[in-house]
Amino acid sequence: MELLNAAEYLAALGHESRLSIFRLLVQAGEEGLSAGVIGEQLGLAPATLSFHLSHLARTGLIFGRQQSRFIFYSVDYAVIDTLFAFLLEDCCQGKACLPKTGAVGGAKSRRRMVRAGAAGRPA
Amino acid sequence: MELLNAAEYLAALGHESRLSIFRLLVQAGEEGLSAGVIGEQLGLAPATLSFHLSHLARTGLIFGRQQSRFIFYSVDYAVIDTLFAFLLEDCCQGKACLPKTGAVGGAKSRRRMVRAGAAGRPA
DNA sequence: CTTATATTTCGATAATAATGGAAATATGGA
DNA sequence: TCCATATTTCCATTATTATCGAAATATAAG
Repeated sequence: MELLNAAEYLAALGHESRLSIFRLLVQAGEEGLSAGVIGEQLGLAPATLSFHLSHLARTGLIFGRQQSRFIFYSVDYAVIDTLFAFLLEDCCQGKACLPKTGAVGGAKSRRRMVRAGAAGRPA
Repeated sequence: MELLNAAEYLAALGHESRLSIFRLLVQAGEEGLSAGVIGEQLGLAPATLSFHLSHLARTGLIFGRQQSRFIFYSVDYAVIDTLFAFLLEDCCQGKACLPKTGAVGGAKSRRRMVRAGAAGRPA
């Protein structure tokens, strides 16, 4: 994954409506949801919804399949997986930085096992 | 994590320069990097760099600690961890959707074990 | 106290993104 | 064919974000 692709994915998700759409689709699974159902759930005007759906689809986070008069959108889980790995590539100098996700970014080197200084969070 | 917070984190990461900064800091670990070093690595004008650093810090993805004349920025790994979990909350209807990250979103219910239809990716 | 270095704030400008009404397109059913 | 439904495209408007020079602030060193 290239940096610019990753930034596009993140920017696509970094909007209230699109993130809501994405999460609905994550929960809907492979089957997906039709545009109409999504719009109904989120109360978005058709044009606005379509704008966000095509934004998400153009970047590659979701894809649609036509079925009769409806278009069912689903998330591409593989893209998310790759995105997560990219974000934490060579992370945390080999330490376990992510309790919930476990070993995520380990795709590459994990070099630079340097002793780190204090890093408490100030005001 | 609230939806709006998550959207802010993602929007913050959804910009070439900020994502570059974030990844530098991920790789730098707890010790972090000074603003100057970051700016040098990425070739950003001081004002631009500062704009992005405070954007990232304001949202909470990174934090700075002053040390002598320098300010060292580091990522807050816990926030990222929570963000990943939020993105995949109740994901994929119990299936293993994320090979690299393993069981990520499992914080909540994992209900709706519905049989899903085909979802091949069309043009 | 003066100078040098590190970083931020200010302010103006430029660029990009979001919104939604209205019209267009596509699909299926009567 | 004609109508209803689902979704998208077009277009204009509004809102938000990014950029960076110049000035301000902060910290340390001579």
